[in-house]
Amino acid sequence: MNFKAPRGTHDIFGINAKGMAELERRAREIFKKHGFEEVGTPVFEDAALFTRSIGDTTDIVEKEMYVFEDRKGRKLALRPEGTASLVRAYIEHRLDISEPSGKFFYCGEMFRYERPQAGRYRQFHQMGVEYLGNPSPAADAETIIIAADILSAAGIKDIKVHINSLGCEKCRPLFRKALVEYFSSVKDLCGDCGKRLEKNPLRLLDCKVDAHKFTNVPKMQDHLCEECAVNFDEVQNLLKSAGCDFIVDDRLVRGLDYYTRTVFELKSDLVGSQDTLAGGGRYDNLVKELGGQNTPAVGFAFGSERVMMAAEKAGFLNELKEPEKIFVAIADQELFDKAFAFAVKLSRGKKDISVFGPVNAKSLTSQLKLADKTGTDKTIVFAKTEFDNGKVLVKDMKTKTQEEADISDF
RNA sequence: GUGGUUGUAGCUCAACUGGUUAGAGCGUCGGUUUGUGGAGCCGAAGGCUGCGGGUUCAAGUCCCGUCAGCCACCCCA
Repeated sequence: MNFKAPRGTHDIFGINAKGMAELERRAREIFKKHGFEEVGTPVFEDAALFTRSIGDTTDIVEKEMYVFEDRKGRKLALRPEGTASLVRAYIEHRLDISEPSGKFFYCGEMFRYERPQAGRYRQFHQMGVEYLGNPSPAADAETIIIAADILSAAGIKDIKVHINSLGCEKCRPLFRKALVEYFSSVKDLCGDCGKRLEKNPLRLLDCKVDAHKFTNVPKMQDHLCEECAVNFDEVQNLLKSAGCDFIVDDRLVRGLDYYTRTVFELKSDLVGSQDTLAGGGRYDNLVKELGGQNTPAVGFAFGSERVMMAAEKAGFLNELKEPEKIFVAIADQELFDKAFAFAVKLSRGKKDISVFGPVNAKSLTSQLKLADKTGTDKTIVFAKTEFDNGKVLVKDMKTKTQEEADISDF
């Protein structure tokens, strides 16, 4: 008991591992139904990739990244999110040419040095999509709908979809200026807000300490330029027409600098304070910022552990289907080889089956006990008398009934 | 990074105001006669009480530190 998993990490096994696998399976299915292709990227990247994309004054970059130097002095970072890597790969391999759909998804572990708490870990998993090259509000709407569908597929009801528009490079600075002017006039801002005022005034909208002091706060909606306003309306219309409920939340901002226009979060009250299960938005300038063509894009990611927390409360783990479990037992030790060959053949054959055994055990009793404890559906017993006639005993563990069957039938 | 709270067996928890060899349930293992499982009965193993220091005749219990879990802030998925 000397070693423990490092702070904020955890081992996953048993029912939880099955649940995660099933969640990933369902998410992949939905991604593919919308025409997204899977892309795998490295767990670590040039650290500068993240500082440039996420923003060098964001919390993620300033204090949450695992940065290290390798033996040749390269400055690397464990990825804190997936978008930057995917965009890098997109540019590096000219995926705009070889994968013209521009639809990609990824799945993997992310790392952030934070104080662990419910729904927040130092190593966690995200799955997400990036839809590159499509400036249409339809891409925004489709992305949001996919996110909602996945949470729904995990059995989570009552998801609240919050959306907002952060405007573009033309109108956002004006809004920002209006905010700074407004907040500068508010007295006794809390310490955090003082910092936010300089770094990211948008964040003040979200302050829980000072919120009551803010009245008639400037709204982004009132500062959107014509194009952004039309765009945001269209996103809403498309969501409505697709039957996706949402809330326009003018206090919704995001912690990564690359977002433009539409941003969104999907929240659930089934979990604790870390209630954002999925989040994303449009990032029309990022590809160019990282050295690619001018490419509009939109994407989102969900945190697998968070989604699992909510899904578990919704009964997701209770509905998992297991393959039929077969246990191969021997009543006579001399039949071990025959039983072994039989078990191998069984597992190579019929699909959706889980074969266990044979096992070197003293008694048939102990084998049956083991079969029982491992949740076996059927135990196939190799016994000399029957085996000599080409038969085995098939025992249904649930009904406690047993019958003979020809070995050749399997 | 800040605050609160908790660390005793694989799990869930006991141990009065500090006081003998730290207990129970569940689980595990073995047995209950050798070719038939979930119950019952009998028995066994399993703990440097997170770690380190201090106070005391005596520390699981009090104090300090540290590490870790949980919860919240912050931030985000």
